[in-house]
Amino acid sequence: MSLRYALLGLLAEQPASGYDLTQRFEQQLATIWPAKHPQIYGELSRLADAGSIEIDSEGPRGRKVYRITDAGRAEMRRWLTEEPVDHTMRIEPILRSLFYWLMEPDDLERHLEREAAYYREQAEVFKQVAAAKDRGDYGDAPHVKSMRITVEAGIRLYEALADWAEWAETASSGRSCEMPRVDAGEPFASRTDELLKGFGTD
Amino acid sequence: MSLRYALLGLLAEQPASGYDLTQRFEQQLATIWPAKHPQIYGELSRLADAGSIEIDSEGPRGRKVYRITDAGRAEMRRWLTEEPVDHTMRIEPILRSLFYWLMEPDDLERHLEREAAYYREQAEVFKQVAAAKDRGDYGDAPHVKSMRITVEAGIRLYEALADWAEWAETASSGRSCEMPRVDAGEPFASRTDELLKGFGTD
DNA sequence: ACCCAACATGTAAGTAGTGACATGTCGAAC
DNA sequence: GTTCGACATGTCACTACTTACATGTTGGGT
Repeated sequence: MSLRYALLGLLAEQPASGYDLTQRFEQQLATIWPAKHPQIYGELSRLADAGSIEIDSEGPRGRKVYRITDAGRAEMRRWLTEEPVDHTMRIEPILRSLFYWLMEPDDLERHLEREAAYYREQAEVFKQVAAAKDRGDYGDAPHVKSMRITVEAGIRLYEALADWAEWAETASSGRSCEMPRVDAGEPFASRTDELLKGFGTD
Repeated sequence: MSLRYALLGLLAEQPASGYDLTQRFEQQLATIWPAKHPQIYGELSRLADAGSIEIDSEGPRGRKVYRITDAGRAEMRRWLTEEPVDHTMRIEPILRSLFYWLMEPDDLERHLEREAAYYREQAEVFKQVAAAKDRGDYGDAPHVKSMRITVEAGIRLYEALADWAEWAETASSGRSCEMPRVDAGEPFASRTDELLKGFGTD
């Protein structure tokens, strides 16, 4: 469902063709919300059927440029303000970490080094973009400001993952496994306790 | 595909039924890798067909306890060491941030407050679990150490998102939009430049 | 004796997303 | 004038995942 609104949102910036949008997903959104052309073209057809977007113009090679309609803009705003946020997160490398105990120490160390390097590089890419935006390279249109916020999320997320992978390296290498103590602070009531139960081994 | 290995990994710890595994996914893994019972039962059947797991014992109400086989353990190790990590990340709230410029300032502020609160609470839950593990509540079996690493990822990730949401609040509220400058450091070569291109507005 | 919540396993229909295939066009370089 | 890479749109089959439906058991409380 989210892709539908991603397309609607991008078309709220400016008209674009399926090809244009595919490029943008490949180049800018690959790490945020990957999408390939078959899904994009399909979703565009459905958005057009629903009247949320319409053909703006047609070009060579069957190129079809879409633009958002008033109904589409309204639908987008409805989604943003009324539709509950989906906090689902599936990060395979984190799932993998549950099973680190099954790996040979050498394999694990190699794995964690690569992971840290990957995350660090991604963070660096986002930082470069942020710096460019802060320099004003992209102007100060409203959607550029929003993108600056999105990019900040990328920086912080990948930085956090890189730090985590590096921490895990030292945490795993010392076989006497000295974990830095976490300060638990005030124990929580109700909700947290509920979420907590069953977090044991069995 | 990942669920398959998640189940295999959990069964490497100890035998369990589909029901047991469903409980564990609901209670411990809901935020890491959500999975519902229909998918779990289906995957277990396929794992059994493939010989990666086998029936350990049967209980009342048709309960079937599975255990991992040697072939299954080998397959799990192969996945961990040889299969390339899938870094795909789809975080809807971050996608949404691209379109913050379409929201009314009041709606946006409410949204960001809720997001920050949600992430902060999740981080707190993970911290509680980490503290319990550090106290030694769950023993020091190898898989408990791994889980401690996984939990650390949860803490850092949700903490980062909470900080981000709070930062975004102040960044959006000041309508003169004073973004903290990002220090770009040394500009990158090749790979980063490639990833960077097209990160503009159009 | 009965009821009900928790236990326990499944099927079926549908959505979201991927990878491979298919097709054709235009512009620029050689 | 031809070749080739980028442009441009689509279908099809498949995997992953979700929601709703379906069914039956067992143990504990009243």
